Amino acid sequence: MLNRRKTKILEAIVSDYIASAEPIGSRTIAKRYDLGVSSATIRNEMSDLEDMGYILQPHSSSGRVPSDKGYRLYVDRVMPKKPLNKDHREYLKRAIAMDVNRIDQMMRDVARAVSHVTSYTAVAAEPLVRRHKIQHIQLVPVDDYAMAMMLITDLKAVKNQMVIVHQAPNHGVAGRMSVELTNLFKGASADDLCELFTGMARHRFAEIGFDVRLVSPLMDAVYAALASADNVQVYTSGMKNILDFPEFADLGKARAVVGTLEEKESLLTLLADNSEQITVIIGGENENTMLRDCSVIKAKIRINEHFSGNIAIIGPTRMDYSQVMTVLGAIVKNLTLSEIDR
Amino acid sequence: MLNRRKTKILEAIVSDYIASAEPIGSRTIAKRYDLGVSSATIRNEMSDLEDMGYILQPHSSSGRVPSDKGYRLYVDRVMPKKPLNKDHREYLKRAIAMDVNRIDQMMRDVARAVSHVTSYTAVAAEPLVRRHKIQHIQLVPVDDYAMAMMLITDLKAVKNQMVIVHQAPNHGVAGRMSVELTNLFKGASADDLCELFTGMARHRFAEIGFDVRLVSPLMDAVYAALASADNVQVYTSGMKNILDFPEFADLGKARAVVGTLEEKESLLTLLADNSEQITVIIGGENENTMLRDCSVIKAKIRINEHFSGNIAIIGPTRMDYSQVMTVLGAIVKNLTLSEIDR
DNA sequence: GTTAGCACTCGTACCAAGTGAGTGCTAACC
DNA sequence: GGTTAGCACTCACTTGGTACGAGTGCTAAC
Repeated sequence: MLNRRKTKILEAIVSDYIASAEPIGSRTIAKRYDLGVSSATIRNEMSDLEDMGYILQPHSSSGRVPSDKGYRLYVDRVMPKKPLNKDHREYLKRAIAMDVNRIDQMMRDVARAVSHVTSYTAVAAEPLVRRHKIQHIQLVPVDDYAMAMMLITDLKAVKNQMVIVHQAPNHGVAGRMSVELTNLFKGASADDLCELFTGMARHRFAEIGFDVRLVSPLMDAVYAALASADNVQVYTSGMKNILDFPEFADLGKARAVVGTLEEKESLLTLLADNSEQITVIIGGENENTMLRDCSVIKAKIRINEHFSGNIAIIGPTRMDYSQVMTVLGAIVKNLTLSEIDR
Repeated sequence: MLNRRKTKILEAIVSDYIASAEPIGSRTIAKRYDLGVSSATIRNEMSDLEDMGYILQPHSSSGRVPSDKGYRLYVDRVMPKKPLNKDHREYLKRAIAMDVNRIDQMMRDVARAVSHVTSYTAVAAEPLVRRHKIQHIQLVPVDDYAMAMMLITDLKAVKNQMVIVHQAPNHGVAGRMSVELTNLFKGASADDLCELFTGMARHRFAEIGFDVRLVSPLMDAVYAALASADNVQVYTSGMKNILDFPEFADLGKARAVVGTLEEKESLLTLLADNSEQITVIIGGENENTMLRDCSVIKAKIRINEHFSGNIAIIGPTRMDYSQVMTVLGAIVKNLTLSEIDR
């Protein structure tokens, strides 16, 4: 572990670099921070820090820049925790629709507000419903060959799915079918669905006199409603902010990031996270090579006792980790007015 | 109107500039196009074209570049129509899910495929359901204070809306309420909904003995399901392509475009278009000043006799109008395999 | 262990000259 | 009168050379 002075110097380099995007020299540190030693001493310490891999020199006569390892140490041990800025707290409170019944709107608002407050890019995804338990299934015939299925889960998520069949039943039959399906599937999750359920459904349909050929498309629809990625919304906000950072003046880099942020699949991979903690991924730690010049800070966000979505902030490696973690912390903890208030 | 030679020269300038992004000189035209005259003559003609405002000179000793007016003339009268490239036709055919029952997927696929084929940015929106007529309304209680409403229109669009009430009815009552609401509203569109309907509903609810206090939230929900912009999906694809064009190497310009493409509202404004024709908006003709350096080609796309969504292609002013119009033309005409085949 | 001093490095800004693509104009040509 | 060759001129861009300055590493003295 580093001694106190080296730690101070690393902190100075990281925080100055975050603010200025310019390599930091020994004299700058000597002047700006009151370490009680001369620039020459700081130079010696910096040389050590470089040997240890915490900082880098872009070229032999320039100042130092933090390495991924340096940022990592900074984030894990050195970084001071910032309190949540009062204006930001107010802004977040006002900007986020606190209507738990419009999860989609809420997630969109969260992404928007967080990207606005941090001036990075925010990505948020609705909660997955894979694990939710089926509470109610409702079928409504749409025309001769299609039924609309509405599926409600124990956690109040509502999903639609079109069911295409060779011959749709009439309203009355569809209604009774809804009751039967609800009885059969109530309490099951997408992960529970298997041949057993199909068999049960087929048996019951035959028993009552429903068309057994409907079972297979219905099962598929139930599964799709709960497990299809198409049924998950991902909200991105503040992509243009990326273009403000000098590190992305290189259009190739900007392209890589914008391309990644455009793909729902890569965003879902990025967001996937079950940790209860706020997770920080720094530069090269990203599995997605397109994000090698970015850092990602992500968290599971709890909306109420039932729902939790995911949010990630994406910015340059040189991002204000402390601020972002503070903002996410406030939101993660609990998305209620009173909690953001504290 | 321009004489034949001037037209040829304008065509040469525009098409060369589209291909190269470099100002075109008289000698280049003389060499590359067989006009049977020398570069000096072409110079004289170009001078005339500049006086007429069709071309511009970035600086006094450079070649010429088309002006917005020049592009306009090119698009309206000069441009040769390209046939749809065979590979592209195949690609479009394969890439677009032809499942009319998944409009959302289809619009997403259209945007993706078109942006891929053209290498510009594509934006597509689902059809609006404002004008659709209500065919069926289904209510399902979710908990004590909420019902999920599923609304199906005559054109088979399915919309969800949560209805928050002080006391939700049980399943049976919700079912009967669904029948009543369907009877009351069948055939009405969002634009028809007015006080009259509210009055009728209130009267009928009182008659049957339903809780009259539910009428107002129900009416709001019906309206929101049909008319809320929140219920329209907009798909953007190929934003990163924008960053490939040298005209957007200036990060300020790139930022303006990316920012606009991020905002659902501005995209909906951009897409709004009832013309049956393919519409071309060139550079400064854009009402949105953020898109002053872009051209937009948009069209209403017909999916089948019922549905039509909107699509727009956004690229630099120097875009390949002919190619894009050909591609859109193929899709606009009719989104069925057989039509794209032709 | 700390520091002052100094030589050295290297990116950047600046400048001047050269290059070349392109123009406009003029006078001659068909 | 339209066309063309020729020529002077413009201007962005490249190249190379110089100066600058921020910053370093090393050394010797404190």
